[in-house]
Amino acid sequence: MNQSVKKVGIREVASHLGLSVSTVSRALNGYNDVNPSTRERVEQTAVQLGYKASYAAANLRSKQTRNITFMVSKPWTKFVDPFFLSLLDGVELVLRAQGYDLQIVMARDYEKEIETIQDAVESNRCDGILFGRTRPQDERIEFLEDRKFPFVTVGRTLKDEHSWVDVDHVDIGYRATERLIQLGHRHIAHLVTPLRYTYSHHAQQGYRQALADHGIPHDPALEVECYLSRKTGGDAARELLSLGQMPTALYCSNDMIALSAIEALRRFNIQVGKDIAVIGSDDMPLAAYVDPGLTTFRQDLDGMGMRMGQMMLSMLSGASEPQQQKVKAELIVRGTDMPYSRKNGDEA
Amino acid sequence: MNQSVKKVGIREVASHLGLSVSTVSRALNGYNDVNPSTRERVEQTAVQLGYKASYAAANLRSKQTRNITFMVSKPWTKFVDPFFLSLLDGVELVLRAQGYDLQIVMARDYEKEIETIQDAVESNRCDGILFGRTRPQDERIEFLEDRKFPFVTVGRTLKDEHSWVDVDHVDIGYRATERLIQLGHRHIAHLVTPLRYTYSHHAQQGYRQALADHGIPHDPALEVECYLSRKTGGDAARELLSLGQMPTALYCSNDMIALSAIEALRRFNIQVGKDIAVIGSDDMPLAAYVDPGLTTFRQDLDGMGMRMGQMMLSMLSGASEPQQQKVKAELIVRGTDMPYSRKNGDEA
DNA sequence: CTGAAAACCAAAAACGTTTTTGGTTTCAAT
DNA sequence: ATTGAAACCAAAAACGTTTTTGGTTTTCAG
Repeated sequence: MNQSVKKVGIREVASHLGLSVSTVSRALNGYNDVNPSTRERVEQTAVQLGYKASYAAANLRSKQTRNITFMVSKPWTKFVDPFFLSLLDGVELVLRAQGYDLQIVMARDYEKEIETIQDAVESNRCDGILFGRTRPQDERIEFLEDRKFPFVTVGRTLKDEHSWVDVDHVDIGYRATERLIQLGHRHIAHLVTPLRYTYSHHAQQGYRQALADHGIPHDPALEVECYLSRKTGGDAARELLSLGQMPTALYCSNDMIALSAIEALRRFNIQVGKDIAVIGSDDMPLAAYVDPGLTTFRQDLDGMGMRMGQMMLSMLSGASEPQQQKVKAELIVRGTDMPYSRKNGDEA
Repeated sequence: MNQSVKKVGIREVASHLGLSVSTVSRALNGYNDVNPSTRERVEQTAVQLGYKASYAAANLRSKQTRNITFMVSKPWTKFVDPFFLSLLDGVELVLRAQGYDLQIVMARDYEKEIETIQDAVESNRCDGILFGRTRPQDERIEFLEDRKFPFVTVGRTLKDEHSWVDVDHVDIGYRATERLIQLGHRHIAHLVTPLRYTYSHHAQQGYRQALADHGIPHDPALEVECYLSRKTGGDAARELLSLGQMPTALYCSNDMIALSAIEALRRFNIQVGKDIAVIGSDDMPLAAYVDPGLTTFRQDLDGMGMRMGQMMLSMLSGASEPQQQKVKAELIVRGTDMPYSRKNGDEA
């Protein structure tokens, strides 16, 4: 089946055709100073002989890996973050079409994130880097900008001079809060994702703006920062419960927090969708399955992934201007939000 | 901050110390014929100068990448298969501890699977390959065995002469079916995963054996092959519904199929857990959240991943004997299975 | 027919390591 | 003291490509 146990190199292809090594290389790599018929013959012979260029050798000489690394963070849930995984599909599609490979690496914790990126850059393992979980001040971005290494993030930083795609969390926060206001709620809590991430601040900003625009004073006690490890949505809900006046509605900047809060409230015999309204933010798969279904926002992750891939590609082909794209999410109304009724406020 | 814009190579480290390049290399790579104090100085200077070996150069010369590739399939659900992703955690932990990187690549479809593997092997991109979704006759395994390239699979083939880890699906099938029998059921359907995968046959084998052991004749009409794209568990349930005698219990060799069947049955006003019993097989996250919760089997994915990593490591260090490990799953009783009552059989 | 540009191609250098080869020093045993 | 082994180290080869350099042929306008 495989006629040669020995590895066939570019030399073999060249000598088999009576050509020089350099001509074979140029033919294979699409240079234009090679006769089309020659190129044809070379390509044919290459597949016939089963020649594949050595990745390492090509990389060493050309300093091109044709490889893009996506660093997924692995916090919170047991394994890799489903949110980022969903992006991958679009990214891979776009990259692959231009002959780039997508490689995924996991970072176990914060420490590893910067380390992983440094390592990838410094040992020349890829031509570009993709990652998320951006912070207002992000060490990783500083590092990459310093090295002039191509990267695209999902999420922004305080000074936004690099390429990114991002969901418009200000918009989500605003619309979620406004919707609850329009449903008659006045005591609306915000269970917010960790504030070290930029997008949490955006959500907060949208929430506060909506309150202000509707003349509702902002009560700091109603804004609770949640994690998924230490203080979960459930803990936050219990904390709110102990407040003098329990809020009648919850806006959560993350579905996992919403779900966890819902579960906790149920323990206290508070019926979500009846006694209290809840709106989430990122339509995770579970959101549709729970009963009642979680009202939340759907984000076009696939499209974002594709856009991310395109940005990377254009950077790689020399574009110098950073590209940025903010995408709006779509409200998915299910069963956890409902109009305010007198009864709610009196409860608890 | 970074004192040198120029890349610092092993040469610089050597000359900075007044040593030869080869000594620096050997010191850094842990050879034992270098004075401990020299090694110390070398390591110190290396980090001080910010030296990182070029991945490509090292790889080219040593033919070692210190890189393991895990190929995840991307079928069924919108994005990468959560089952495989769960394994990754354990794999990465073990590999990383020995200085290996884990790289993940996606294969969009069957065609891409073999292609991806060939490419990874032939262009020397990794030292070993990990993958799942094995079939009774598996082209990928033949290819890898032919090339004597290290690999570990999750799942078996017909001739089992390579290293693998696998959940004992025969056992799951047997126990699920026996449990339903002991609950009094006699008409037990099997909604089976695609038969092109080996594990589906194992599930089938367990199911049939349990029936036989309890003197229940096997009715081929009760065994329906399901996909998640074309014929889902929902379709299968509808098909069974049209049968003369509707089964009173469903054993599904995959939770997704079970969930889809449950949803379809609900549409027909058949109460799962009351009118019909359902048991799944792999405790996906959703299984605990639906109402009633799905009775299913929990698999120690983390442990399997670690075992997989260990096998790969031992192959890489020269072990020739294939290693194989079959792990039992744990029954998780929730709400979808219940005793047979006269009423069921008469319904529908 | 001539000369210059364009097209084509071969030889050799270069990429940055690791591995091989072989030589020198150190040290313990004779 | 002498010797052989072990420890240590330097120089150079090797890995398999791509890129550079420069030379030869072809083409085409004048």
